[in-house]
Amino acid sequence: MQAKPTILVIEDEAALVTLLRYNLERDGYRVVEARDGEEALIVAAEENPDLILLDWALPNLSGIEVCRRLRMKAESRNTPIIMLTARGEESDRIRGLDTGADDYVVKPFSMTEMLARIRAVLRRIRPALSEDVAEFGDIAIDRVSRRVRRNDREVHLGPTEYRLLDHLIQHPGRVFSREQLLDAVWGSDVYVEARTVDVHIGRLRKALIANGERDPIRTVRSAGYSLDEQMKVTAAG
Amino acid sequence: MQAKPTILVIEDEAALVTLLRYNLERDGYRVVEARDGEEALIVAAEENPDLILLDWALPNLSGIEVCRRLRMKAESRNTPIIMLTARGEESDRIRGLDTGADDYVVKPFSMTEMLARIRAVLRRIRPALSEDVAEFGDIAIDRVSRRVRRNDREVHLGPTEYRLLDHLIQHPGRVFSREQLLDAVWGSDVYVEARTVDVHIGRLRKALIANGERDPIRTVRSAGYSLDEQMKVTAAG
DNA sequence: CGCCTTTGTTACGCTTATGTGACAGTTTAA
DNA sequence: TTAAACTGTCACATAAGCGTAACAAAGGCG
Repeated sequence: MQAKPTILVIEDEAALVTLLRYNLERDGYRVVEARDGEEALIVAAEENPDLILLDWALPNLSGIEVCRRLRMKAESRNTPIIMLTARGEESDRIRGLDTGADDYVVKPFSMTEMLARIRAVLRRIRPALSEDVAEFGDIAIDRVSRRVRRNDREVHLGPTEYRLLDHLIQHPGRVFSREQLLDAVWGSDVYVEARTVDVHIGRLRKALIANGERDPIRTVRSAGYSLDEQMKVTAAG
Repeated sequence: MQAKPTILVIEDEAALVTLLRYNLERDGYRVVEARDGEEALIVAAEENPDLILLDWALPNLSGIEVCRRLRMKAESRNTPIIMLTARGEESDRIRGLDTGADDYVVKPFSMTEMLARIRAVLRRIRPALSEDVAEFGDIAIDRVSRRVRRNDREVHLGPTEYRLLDHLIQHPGRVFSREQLLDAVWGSDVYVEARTVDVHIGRLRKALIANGERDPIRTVRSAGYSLDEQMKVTAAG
């Protein structure tokens, strides 16, 4: 397990929050809370959680509204959301899924089910986060042995290229600006030229396509770089 | 347990079994097969595999049932299980994880990913702590007599080098930072320079490669050291 | 088609990380 | 008590990686 996934719990019922926090932390997650919609948006922006548990019935801003606004922001666009709905709110539930929630759980729920769904959603949306081995197409990165392989061929990367790939692979398909990459890979405190990112992307590319293999990195002109989801091709079945 | 890890493949699709066998054996594993649930339980008991690949959709006994029964037997209680599920069997997958599977792979899968996951799971579950004798490739360490041999040649190590090797060998392939090694080998209370680790790694190397043998220790720049799993494949016997 | 912007690539001086031998102090074994 | 073994640290050599600038190539736009 890498780092610790952060889960944002948006819920106004204190007892339920306590219960969730207890069980989530026991399962190895970091928990941050928000009591209403306004607070939720702020905390979401600050903490950039890996997953959001969102109660449907909220004071202040409705769950559906929070969901929609989260989806409008770039940094939380791909954050998985699990809704908590009361039994019978069928139509709301459907609207929720339309709005961009990834899953829902009906109250009252069993904690086992909740934990299982969280695991499942985290794995589905961002396999790279919860695993110590992440995979993108035919590229695999093993964070424990710090090895990168492509098609069973070992790929040697320098520390910076390694971190760069590690970061990109955690958000497959997402485009990062040079500034974002500097922030995430180099650290927000160091100062280096933005163009340095280009050079390292180049080095990463060179290492990954040592054979005639396809370039897995997509350049988005005047925006940045991302892993190219087109490339993902599976082999067996 | 060291020699070659044995993997039990429980799968009824012959073509997939062939593919898996080919790749697994190429990666240095021994493969045994079972075509259905009944057979699986028998073979599991006979071969006592180090890891089980379990197809979810099986004739005869369902995967979940096999999983549960394996978990009930003492000798297979701790054997890691990786499930193979078809896409969309979301709820089954969750049930599977609850039943005690350690990981799952969705079909169709890439062989690279599969191999990476197998390595990861084996590494996670297997740190051979309790064993009296641990082996890595052609290196053997006997914790009772506190002796180390390589290729039937006795290797003399000082106390620190011995503990260092002992620690590394418990997590083959895992990269440890100098700080982690100081913590684990020297103790979290003593203060020594991080560079001291380098010196002892050097001494350990020197002792282990007294002949023209290959260096079993991998330096991962800016990260630390690990036993080199690559070595096991090319040199083991 | 030319002009301007953005990105790719290379070379290179520089910094940092690692390998290694020496050494002085300390422990161990006989 | 003495010799041998071991330890941690330093200094120096070497290797690896880094960031930048400069130029080439590619893309966009009128």
